[in-house]
Amino acid sequence: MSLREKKVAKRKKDLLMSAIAIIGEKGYHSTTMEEIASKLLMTKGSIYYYFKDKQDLVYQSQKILLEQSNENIEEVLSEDLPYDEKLKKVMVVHIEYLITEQSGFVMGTNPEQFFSGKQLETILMLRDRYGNYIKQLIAEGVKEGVFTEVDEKIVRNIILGAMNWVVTWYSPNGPMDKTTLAKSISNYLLKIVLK
Amino acid sequence: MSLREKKVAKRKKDLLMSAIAIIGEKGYHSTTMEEIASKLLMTKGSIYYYFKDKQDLVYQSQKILLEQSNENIEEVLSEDLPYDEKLKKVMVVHIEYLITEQSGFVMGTNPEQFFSGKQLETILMLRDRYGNYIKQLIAEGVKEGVFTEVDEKIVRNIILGAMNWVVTWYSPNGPMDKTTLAKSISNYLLKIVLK
Amino acid sequence: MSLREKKVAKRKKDLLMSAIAIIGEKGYHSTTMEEIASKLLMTKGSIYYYFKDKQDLVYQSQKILLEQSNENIEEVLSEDLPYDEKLKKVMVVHIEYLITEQSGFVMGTNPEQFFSGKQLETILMLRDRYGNYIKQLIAEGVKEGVFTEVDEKIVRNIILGAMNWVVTWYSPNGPMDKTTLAKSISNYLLKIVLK
Amino acid sequence: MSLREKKVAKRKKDLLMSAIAIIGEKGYHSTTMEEIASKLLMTKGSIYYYFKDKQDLVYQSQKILLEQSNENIEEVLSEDLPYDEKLKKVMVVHIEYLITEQSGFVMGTNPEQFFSGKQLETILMLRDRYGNYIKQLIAEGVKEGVFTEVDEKIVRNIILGAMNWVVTWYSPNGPMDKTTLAKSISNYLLKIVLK
DNA sequence: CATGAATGAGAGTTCATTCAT
DNA sequence: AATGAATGAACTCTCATTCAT
Repeated sequence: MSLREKKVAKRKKDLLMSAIAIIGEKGYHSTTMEEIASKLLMTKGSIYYYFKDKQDLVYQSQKILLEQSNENIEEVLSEDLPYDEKLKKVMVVHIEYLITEQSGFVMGTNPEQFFSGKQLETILMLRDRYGNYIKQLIAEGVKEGVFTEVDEKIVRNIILGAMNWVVTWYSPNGPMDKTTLAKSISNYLLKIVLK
Repeated sequence: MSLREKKVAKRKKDLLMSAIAIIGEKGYHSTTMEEIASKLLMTKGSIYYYFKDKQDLVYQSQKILLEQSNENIEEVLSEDLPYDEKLKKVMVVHIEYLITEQSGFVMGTNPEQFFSGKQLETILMLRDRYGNYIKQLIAEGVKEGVFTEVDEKIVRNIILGAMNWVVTWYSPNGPMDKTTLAKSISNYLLKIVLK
Repeated sequence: MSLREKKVAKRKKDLLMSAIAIIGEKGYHSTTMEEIASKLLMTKGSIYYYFKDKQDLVYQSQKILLEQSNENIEEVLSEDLPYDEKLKKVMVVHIEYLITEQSGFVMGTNPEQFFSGKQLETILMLRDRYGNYIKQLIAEGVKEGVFTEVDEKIVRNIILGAMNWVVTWYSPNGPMDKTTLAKSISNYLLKIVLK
Repeated sequence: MSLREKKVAKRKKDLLMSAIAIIGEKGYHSTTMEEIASKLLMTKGSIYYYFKDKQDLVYQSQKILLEQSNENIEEVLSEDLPYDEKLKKVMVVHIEYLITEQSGFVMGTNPEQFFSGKQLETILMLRDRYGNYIKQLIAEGVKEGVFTEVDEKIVRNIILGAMNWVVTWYSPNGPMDKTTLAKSISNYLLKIVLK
């Protein structure tokens, strides 16, 4: 990748991050192109050099988040850990990532409200992939006798809900730092599946 | 209340319900006054006879939801039940109400995005009241030895998150009816606090 | 048609006429919604109460012109006149209408530049219908021995071109009024087909 | 002219031709600098090295067309031919040039829509010059008794209109090649002035 | 010379809001 | 009480234009 291309990639990434942050805070419709741009000292017109339109920018920003989430979980899954510890680590990583990126957008709403067609498909696919990883992990833990018998889908959704909800109530000024909090939450959730 | 006043009150309620339904489906900004009105065969201009502006309409619609939720929980709390069963019933009622009203809006996002000033205060107050009921219930259950020692705030938030998340994945076409589902979820969540 | 509907129809017609006039003068792209509206002391936003978008407004304005042209020619064709006089009258009416409405837009450009899909189809159909009337008239005149043998298509296009071109050079300040001019042009063009 | 200057002149010519072609097809406003440039594998920024702005580029492109047209007609006029054949040749050359360059742009619309000031003056001057050549030719033909008595201005405009209109209906896939067509049209038009 | 990147003015469009009827 | 019609502010998007490299 040439220097130029790197610069473009960097700028794109910057814009995506800017979009993620502001959309996470204000929501899709309240976020204007102006705001996204001005955070980087650009003007709104410039965004269109990098992205086709607002849809495209937002879509890509959400895609990145989901892709990163999938990478995160894949790494944890590949580690050699007992099922209970693995599930716990999955949760901790998820919560920490969520808090770090304030990425409560797609995670926390119907993507159907914002995307359609090919874009929606991709988003849903990435979401499903992520969900399946957790479901599988639970199912295996059950099969191996580490976890108790549960409906994997429902428990997966309970866990996802509890974790994603964190962005609505976490405050950096609270008594716990994000890692401690993430561990605490994970411990409680683990009780659902432990024998 | 005169007949005329009753009619006005009825119309208001209709509009609030219409707003709740559409906003629950499409989100605040994607919902237009036109849509809210046309569901009742009115024109958008008429709404302004009943409500000051969109803000006001939405605010009141969300207030109703939260007030009803508080009434729901207060009724359950007043019943004479053991702590575990009481908490379970609280959850079941919450989930059923959520699904019935599709009221995932305020429940599922930062009210700060949409309200401010006095309105925000009221919404937050109602939310807090609801949250406190659950926190108290947990705390008492712990004190009485029915529940195990837990951080009531965190567990409360876990429970709320898991429950509120339901609206994003519940499908009426799924294998479980909403009551069965609500019971199932509640059972799993109960494990967090049970000894 | 109720009074209300009449008013709406009137307003629509006004907007179409405004659009025709300005587009005839400045062209499609240089004509702004603002200009079209302000000619009627409205604001551009109001246009969208009557028309879906600019495309729609322009399309309908051009459709009206072509439909009126077709009605004009149909009326002349239905009259009981010898072929040469009939063709002459067709031309006179065409030229006068053109000058009156300054309607050189669709008449004078590729509709493909501005319309597509169903709209383009309709425009082309109306254009073709008009062209066919003239072609038929020539063909019949030839068959009846009033006109000399000619390629009807080419002659039709020559006649249409000469007539439509008028809008680019006619000046109301010239020595001839529009009727005299129209008659003069028609006489010259008639020589192409006369024996 | 140095090599460098020659290169610049060549590049300029290329850009003008590119502009003529695309504008002929899509119209002034729908043609972007990007398109004009990309046809020559350049980027739009480069255009500004050769032309002051879009106006300038378009103006020069239209000027070239008109100048070439004038040269064309001057050459024909200088030939030693009878008036009828001369007029016919003028028409054939005009039509062929039009079709070859698809140059229906300025020829086919009010230059007032696009130019003003000095530029407009020049364009109009070139147009007038061209028109005058034809008017003169007709007038002389009349005086010499080859043509019948006609209003030279009106007939000139009829002829120009019929010819310029060709670009809107000529199709390379039609039954006639462009020379045959040009001759045919010219023959018909000649009938207007012949005795 | 050429380009990549940025700019900003201006266009079309949406929609909450108003108000005479 | 309701509505039709109009408004205007805000937003997305386009594109001619500029300029450092």
